[in-house]
Amino acid sequence: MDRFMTNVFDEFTWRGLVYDVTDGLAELFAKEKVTAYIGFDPTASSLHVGNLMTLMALARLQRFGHRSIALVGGGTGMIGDPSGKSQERVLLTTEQLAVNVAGVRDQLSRFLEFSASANGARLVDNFEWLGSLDLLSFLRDTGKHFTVNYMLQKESVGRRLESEEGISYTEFSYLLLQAYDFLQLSDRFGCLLQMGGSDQWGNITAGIDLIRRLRGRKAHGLVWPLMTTASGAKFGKTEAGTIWLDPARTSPFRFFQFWLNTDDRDVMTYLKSFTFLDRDAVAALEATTAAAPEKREAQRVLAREVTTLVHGAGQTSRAEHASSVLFGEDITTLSVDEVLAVFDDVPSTDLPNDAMAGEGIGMVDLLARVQLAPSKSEARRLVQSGGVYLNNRRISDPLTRITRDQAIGGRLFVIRKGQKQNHLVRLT
RNA sequence: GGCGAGGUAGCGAAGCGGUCAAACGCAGCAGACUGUAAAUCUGUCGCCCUAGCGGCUUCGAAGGUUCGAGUCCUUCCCUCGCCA
Repeated sequence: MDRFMTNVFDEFTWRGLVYDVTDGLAELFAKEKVTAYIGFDPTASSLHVGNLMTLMALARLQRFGHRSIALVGGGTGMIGDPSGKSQERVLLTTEQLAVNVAGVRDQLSRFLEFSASANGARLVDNFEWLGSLDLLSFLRDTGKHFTVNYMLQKESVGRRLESEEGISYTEFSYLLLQAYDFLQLSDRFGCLLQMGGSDQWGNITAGIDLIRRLRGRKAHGLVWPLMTTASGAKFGKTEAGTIWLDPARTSPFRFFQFWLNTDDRDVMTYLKSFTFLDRDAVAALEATTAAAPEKREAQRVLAREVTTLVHGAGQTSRAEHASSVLFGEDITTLSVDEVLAVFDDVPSTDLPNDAMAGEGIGMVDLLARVQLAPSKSEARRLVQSGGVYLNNRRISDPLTRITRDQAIGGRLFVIRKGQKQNHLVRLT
């Protein structure tokens, strides 16, 4: 494993995670164990795949023996970071914020190693010091060290100054709060490095400047490039919305599928960014992909690795099994129990037995009834365009009637809409 | 406050008295091709149903003219430019 042969900085560089970095960080890493932090915005009660890069960065540091601090922005979350935002944000209510902070804290503690070992990670909430910070002290002690000219030069602020809407004094102040966070972590834990996505560079350097002025210490920053997709879509979003880490929001199956569906052009980047696979493993997959892209071996490994990291090995093998069944085998050969297991994640509807009595139920009515289509009109359109499958067999005549004896084991139907949307119907 | 331009389906944008549920593009939803990829091509795309030369509700709002109005008139509301 090459972590014994190289250092974190080389590791980050190889993985393509160094977009911008302060001078001397590589030397610092070589010389001592560094304490580093990354902030998490509590904008929702769950983290999503967009935060994965950050989690991985902290974990990588830890693997190389450095110390990681995950900072939950319980205080800064009350203000809102203007970076990368073209519009003023609507403030979260304090109740919502509290819920989000709790949710994010909870997830962080599951993804990072917080044991009491020498380099166990630490989880802190900046509300701890920002909550009780009084305005006058802040303006005197921190504000005094920043000229407005300096703040106006920051890209996040500049872009908003150009815009019609402008920027509120509240968001304008965000920069100072994040700088203050860095100072606090530096004082409390000897933290000398802040990392983040490239949109954080301005905020990070503000902290570095503050620490230098106030403490005469040299702090560092490292940012990675913003994650992109080859097709131009926003990373971490699908038709169905954001891919969350919370299994209640995004099932392990859908999570697995998200990674499996990665574009060939993106997969190597993702492997480097979101897994711990070493150079040899990644190089091997690169060769495989070049030789036989249709096997999607790299995607498979990516999906397996990331899902295991987030949901564990058990969920991963279930998701993988479900995938192979759903996209391959003939489900009518499966037992009722197998079908139930595979479709565990899939939306389902219970229908009373007599719904299919006698003549049975029309395909169009069935689709509308289980809400796979919003109306009978839509259902009919779908069927006519060939997008509906019952137990893996296409139904293209809207007048088709479905009866109980077509059910798997006499009590299950799997309706598929398009290539990927499955729905389970249970007769009760 | 003055002058000018404009408000049409999720978005953008045609439309200039009947054949307008409204061209076209994007997004969406399906299909073909594939590798559960990309690109491309095809269909669909206001809403509903018993699917028919079917019904219903639309073109900023309200009134009016007309056999007939997205299209003409009046008033109002809103947006955007320029001037003050």
